[in-house]
Amino acid sequence: MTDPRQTPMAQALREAGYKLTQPRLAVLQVLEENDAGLDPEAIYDRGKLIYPSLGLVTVYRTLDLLAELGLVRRVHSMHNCHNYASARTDRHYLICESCHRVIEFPCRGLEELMESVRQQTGYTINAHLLELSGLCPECQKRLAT
Amino acid sequence: MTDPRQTPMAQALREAGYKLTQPRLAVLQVLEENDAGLDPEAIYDRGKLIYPSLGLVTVYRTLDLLAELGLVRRVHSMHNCHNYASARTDRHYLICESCHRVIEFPCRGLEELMESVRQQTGYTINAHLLELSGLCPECQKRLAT
DNA sequence: CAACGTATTGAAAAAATATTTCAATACGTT
DNA sequence: AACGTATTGAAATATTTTTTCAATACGTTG
Repeated sequence: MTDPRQTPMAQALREAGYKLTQPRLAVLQVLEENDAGLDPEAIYDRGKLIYPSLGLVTVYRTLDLLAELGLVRRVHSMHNCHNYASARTDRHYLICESCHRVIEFPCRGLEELMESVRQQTGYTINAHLLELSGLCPECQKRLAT
Repeated sequence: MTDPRQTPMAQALREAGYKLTQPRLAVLQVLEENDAGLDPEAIYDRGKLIYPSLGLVTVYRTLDLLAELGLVRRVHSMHNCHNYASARTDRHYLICESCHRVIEFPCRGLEELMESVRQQTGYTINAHLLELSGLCPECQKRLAT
């Protein structure tokens, strides 16, 4: 029951000088209620339940805006690369190959690896995306029968 | 100067029961000559230099086919998620945020991390995609001026 | 090595996805 | 409460991908 205008994403938008319009708040709410795995069309459908006159164009525009501010990020997978999730700089996803559910997991232990890549290639490294895919426990059971 | 019909990808296609047609061989050759980072349109353009009557549809179809056989895989990045590269199961990409060049790097040290995720989530893990982004040495220089 | 049956092809059409344009509207400031 | 401007949705446009289908090339068989 938190005020939609007080969420971190809403705050960040306001601080960046953008208006907190109803369409934008609807998109934000959808993103917050569904941590990962919605594509623009799905966000649009759910957003319309919150703000019925929402337009698909605005969903695209809002996602672009949020992506530019680093608040949202695409979740990629073999099957789909148009899903968005509320995002920090670095992301770690675990994707079920059967039901395509996406969850996040804590990620530790990449620092060393990145340091060695840095040394070997001369690249600076600003962000990373680690995506693991396999089967979730439910699908393992379901497919075991 | 290797026989295009003897490359590992061509062999795998043949073994899976598919015909080694000229259009397919052209697509394979393009993929082999450009290790990462071409989208279907770019593959089409280059493929036509090899086999001029190549159709874009065939590029899509061949990529689907190769992806299904696990021979090719999309390279995802913040800006683009339609690039294909010849692929093993596990991939590690390093992407320059400025020139969008994609290189691969050897990846060691993920095993531990994956084992801990496996234990914490109950997921099985079959594949991984690790994408690092930053600036390549050239762009670092260029932007430093 | 010629002829055959079928998988594969390219072009065109259709579908899906994304972007641009623009007049009308809602935001937040004053 | 009224104003100026950023933002909106609809329509038009552009881009990307998939489907359909008759024509063709593959690789097998005789």
